[in-house]
This record gives sequence, C-alpha cells and structure tokens, in this order.
Amino acid sequence: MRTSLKDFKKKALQNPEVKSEYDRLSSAYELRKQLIRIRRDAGFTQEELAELLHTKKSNISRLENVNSKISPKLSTVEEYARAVGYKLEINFVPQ
Amino acid sequence: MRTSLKDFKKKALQNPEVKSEYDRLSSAYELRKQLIRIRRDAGFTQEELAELLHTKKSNISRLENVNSKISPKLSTVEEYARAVGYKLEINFVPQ
DNA sequence: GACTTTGTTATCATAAATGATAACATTCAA
DNA sequence: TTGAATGTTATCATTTATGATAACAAAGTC
Repeated sequence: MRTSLKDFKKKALQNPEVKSEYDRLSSAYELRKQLIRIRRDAGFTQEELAELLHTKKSNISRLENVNSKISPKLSTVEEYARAVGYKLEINFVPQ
Repeated sequence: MRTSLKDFKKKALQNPEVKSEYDRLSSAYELRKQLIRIRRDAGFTQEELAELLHTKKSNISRLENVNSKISPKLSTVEEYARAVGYKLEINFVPQ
C-alpha cells in the first residue's frame, strides 16, 4: 500500500461513518477467510460441503466470497461450521 | 427437572438429529440472553435501542425473544451490539 | 388501584438471504 | 497444453428476516 493510500485510510477512519463501514467490511472479510480455512482444514471442496448442507456449490461460493454483499443468517454460518466439524462461539466484547 | 425428564433428554441427545436441534436452540437461547444483558448494561430500553437502530421496539423484542423462531442476520446482531457499545467476536472452535 | 413505562404478540408489506441452474473461469495434474 | 476438478458469477424463484403498526400484557410508581 502506498503512503498516499495509507494516509487516506487513516484520514477516512477519523470520519465515524467511514470507520464504521470499514469495521463492518473488515470483520465480514475475516469471517469469510475463516470459513474457507475451516472448510479446507476439514478437507472438503465447496461441492462436497454443498452436498452435506443439501445445497449447491454456487451458494457455498457466494457465502465464502469476500466480494459478496450479503450478510448471512447466523444459522447459515452455524450450519456451515457444524458440517465441517466446528461450532460457533459468539462473544460480545466492549467497544 | 424430574429424573424421568432428565432420562428422556439424555436419551434424546443420543439421536443425532435431536441433539443437533437441541444445540441450535441452546445457542440461540444463549445469544438472546446476551443481547438482553448487554442492552441492560448499557442502560437502554428496547424503545431507546430501537430508535438508535432506526427501527421499532417490537422488532427489538422479536430479536431478543427466546421463543422467536427467526435466525437473525449476522449484520443485525452486529449492529445491535455496536449500538450498545459492544462488538461481535466470532470464533470457530473444533467440534 | 389507576397510571406510566416497558416489553410482547400478531399481522402485513418489503427487503434480503438462500436455492437452483447454467455458463464461465481458474487451478492443477497427466 | 489438454482435460478434469474446483471455484465464480449471473439470474431467477422461493423462503425468511426485517420494518411498521396497533393492540395487548407485564412490571413498576404514585
């Protein structure tokens, strides 16, 4: 990342609305990376996982895709996690 | 809980489908309890929180209500948490 | 006990996630 | 570099969460 972009980001984050949006996108990004990671760790392809969840690989792709604008249901993430051998732990941390 | 009910529950949980459903309801229950807790800690009524989120108190009630059959969107829970001063932390734990 | 605040429930409209299909892109092995 | 496996994207139908309103219930205050 070039310095000018860093500066822009730093400046943008001082705007509460922009920061808010950034946080949201950031956590969504982390979530999807984690989804992919646990699926790979469990040794499943998207198609195999899709079958476990009685759905199609295109839907798995959409769920995992960082560019996706959807906010999945909690149950969707839970079922995904369970199918690959994980469970969801949700914590509310101050701030 | 009477012993007979305990026994029933123990037996039921040996049925994978039943256990699965139980887990799901259990975590949903915990989530809603936490939602209520963090809202109360922040000193908000449902109506006040509703206003912060540009919605209505009835919708907050539905979200918090244990008997609710809905599985909220991740973004809904995130926005709720943020509004009362918390952020969501999601972990995938094995098993 | 009446009054006010707070939370619940039912209902309907709207928005958005999910399911399914197909065509395409990418990756990887032979 | 060809072919198979894997992942992506677009689209449409369906399901479901969410928004809004209103009437009700419960809990606390005087």
